[in-house]
Amino acid sequence: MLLRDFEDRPLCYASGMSQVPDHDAPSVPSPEHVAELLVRHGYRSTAPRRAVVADVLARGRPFTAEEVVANLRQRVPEIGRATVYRTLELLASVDVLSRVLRSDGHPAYIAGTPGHRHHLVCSDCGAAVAFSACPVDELVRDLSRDTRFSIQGHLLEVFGLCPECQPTV
Amino acid sequence: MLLRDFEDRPLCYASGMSQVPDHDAPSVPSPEHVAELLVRHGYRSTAPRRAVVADVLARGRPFTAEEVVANLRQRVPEIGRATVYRTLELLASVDVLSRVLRSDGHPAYIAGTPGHRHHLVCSDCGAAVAFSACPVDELVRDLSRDTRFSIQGHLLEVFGLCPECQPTV
DNA sequence: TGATTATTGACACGGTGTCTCATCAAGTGG
DNA sequence: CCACTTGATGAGACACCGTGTCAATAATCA
Repeated sequence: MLLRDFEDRPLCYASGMSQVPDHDAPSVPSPEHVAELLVRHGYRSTAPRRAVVADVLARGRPFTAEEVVANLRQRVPEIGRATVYRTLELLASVDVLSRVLRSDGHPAYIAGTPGHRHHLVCSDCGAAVAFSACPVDELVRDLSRDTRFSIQGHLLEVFGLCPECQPTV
Repeated sequence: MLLRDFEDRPLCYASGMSQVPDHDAPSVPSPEHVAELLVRHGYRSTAPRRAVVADVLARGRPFTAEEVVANLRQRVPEIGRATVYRTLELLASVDVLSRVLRSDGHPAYIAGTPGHRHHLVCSDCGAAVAFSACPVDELVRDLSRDTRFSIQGHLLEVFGLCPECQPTV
């Protein structure tokens, strides 16, 4: 696959921030919008890709590539595993998905959080809340000054238990 | 293996912070100190473990378990892969190592940064600088209040190019 | 020294992601 | 509308990673 304008970038790029947590309702784009987005980036809109997009946009919490494969195989048995992996990577490259890490360290994707976002993920049920307040910028300035590193990006995930999963006292 | 006082904790726990970046020189303990530490925790001091400890303490940058296996096999061919993995996990549990993530998302270990630390890792050569300034605490308070999540921990890594790896202008 | 038991090493296993390659089909221009 | 070009697909093999099992071994202690 050719991934245009996308090469080995770190998991997250610091590209802007807002000062207050905003816990946005995930702004999930429509399947048609995603299809058009792909075409605009020079990719083709194919049946397998549309199937992956449809599956993925319906999800409100982090999911793994294998989960998508398993779920998709039930309706589209002939779809290839590699295709799903490639499409997910593709969707991440155009900001329809973002990569997150579960608290067990396993990589996953989540839909509908374009831009610079981090996630608060429930380590029990997997429910996720996106937030764009990123407290790292000032730290990055200090580090950059003190270490002479040229900072490229950062990775921040917060883990906890959502209200539903907390043990009732 | 029995891992005492260590069960499935997230990659990083927020357990304290200092306000200023301190870029500590890594305080690498001696092999003897680590051996004693293990005994104090109720583990046995064995030849394979000492070999892993010796190998690991000599490293100044993040390394993967497989790297340790490969390197160790040259001098101690009979050492088992599982033993290395178990020993690394063990050393992380007693805070001799900490887990970090490379910018490609691959998990690794780094020696000599006990306590609550994060790392600035060069995405080219892998050189790492530890820092204990953790700007996440305030964010965690806000998130906790606004989302009613009970926050358990967080993961923060910063990536960049170290001075040696930056393209000379 | 002998008993106890943690630890080891070999191996197999499952999961994950990548790669290859022949085939297919989306988009293009004629 | 058709043929062509080339990106995309799917099947399968493959490598890698981390874990689990289990009999054999060795560290500790009485």
